Amino acid sequence: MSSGSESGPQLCNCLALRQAARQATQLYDRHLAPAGLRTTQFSVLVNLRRLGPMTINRLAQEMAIDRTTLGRNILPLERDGLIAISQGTTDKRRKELALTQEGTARLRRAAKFWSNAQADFEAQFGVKRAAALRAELREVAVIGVRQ
Amino acid sequence: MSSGSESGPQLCNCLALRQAARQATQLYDRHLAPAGLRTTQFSVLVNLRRLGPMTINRLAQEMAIDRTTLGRNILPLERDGLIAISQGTTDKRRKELALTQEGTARLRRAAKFWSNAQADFEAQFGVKRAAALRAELREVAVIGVRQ
DNA sequence: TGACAAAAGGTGCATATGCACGCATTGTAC
DNA sequence: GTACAATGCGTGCATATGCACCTTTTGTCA
Repeated sequence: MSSGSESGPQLCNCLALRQAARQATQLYDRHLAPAGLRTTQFSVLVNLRRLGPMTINRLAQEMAIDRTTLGRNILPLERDGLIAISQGTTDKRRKELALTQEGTARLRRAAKFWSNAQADFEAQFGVKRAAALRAELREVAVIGVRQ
Repeated sequence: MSSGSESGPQLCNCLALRQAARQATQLYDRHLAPAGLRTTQFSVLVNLRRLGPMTINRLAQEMAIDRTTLGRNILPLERDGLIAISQGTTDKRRKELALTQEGTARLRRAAKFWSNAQADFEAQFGVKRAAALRAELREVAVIGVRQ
C-alpha cells in the first residue's frame, strides 16, 4: 500500500473518534468523580429519569449501546442502590430498571459537576462549535444503527 | 437544573462522542475481523510502521492514549508475534516496541480491510464531511492534552 | 395444543480504559 | 559519591465494550 493509513493528521475516522472520546471521557470523569459517578453511569441515570422506568433492551437502544454491555454497566448502579431492578409481572422475561430515591438524589448532586464539565469543554472548544459537532456525531451514530 | 442533561437531541458532548466512537468502532472492527485485528491493534501496528520502533511512553503519547492502557493493549500483539518487545540497552527501564515481519505482513493484509471500512464509513457520511469531522475531533483530542 | 419462531436476558471470553500505587533505573545537585 | 528527584514501566482494581452462544419465556400458526 502506498498506504492509506499513514496518519500524521490522522486519516482514520474511527481512530479520530476514539481518541476524542477518550479525552472527553477523562475530562468529564474528572469532573464527575466527586459525585462518585462515571460518565456512562451518569448517562444511565439521566436517561432513566428522562424516560422513566424501562427494560434493559429499551434503554440500550435509547443509548445506542450494546444490550450486553448495558446489562453489565447497570450492576454497579444496582449494587450502590441508585437503581432498582425488578422482574416484569406480565412478561417474566423483562427486567424493569427504575431510578431509586437515592439514585435521584445522586443524580441531582452530579448534575452540577456535569455542568462544570460541559462548561469546561465548551470554554475550550466553543459553545456553537460543540453544538455543531454533536449534530455531526449524531449522524455518525445513526450509521451504526443502520448496519 | 431545568436540566441541561435532557437529551432528546443529546446535549452532552462526551456522550455524543462516546456513542459515535462505539458505532464507528463496531463498523471498523467488523471490517477488520477477517484480518484478526481490532481497530486499536491495527492502529498500534500502523503507528509502529509509521514512526519506527519506540518505547511504550512515546507511542502512548503519539496515540493520545494512557500509558498503562497501551501497555496492556500490546500484550496480545506480542503474544501473537506481531510485535517484539526488547529491553533498552543504555537505559534498562525502557522497552522498545518493534514491528516483526509477521506484524508487517498482517498489517499489509489488514490495510485492505481498513480501506473498506473507511470507504464504507465515508460512503454513508461523506468524504469531505468526514475530513472536516476529523479536523474537529483532533481539536477535541488536544483539549485533553492540555489538562 | 403442539411445534417453532421471536424476544428478553445472561454468561464466557477477550479486549479496552485509566487511576492509584509501587519498583527499578537514571539524572542531578551538593 | 550520596541523597533525592525524575523517568519508565508494571500491577491491582474497577469499569466499559461487544460477539457468540445459551436459557427462559412469549407469540404465532397450523
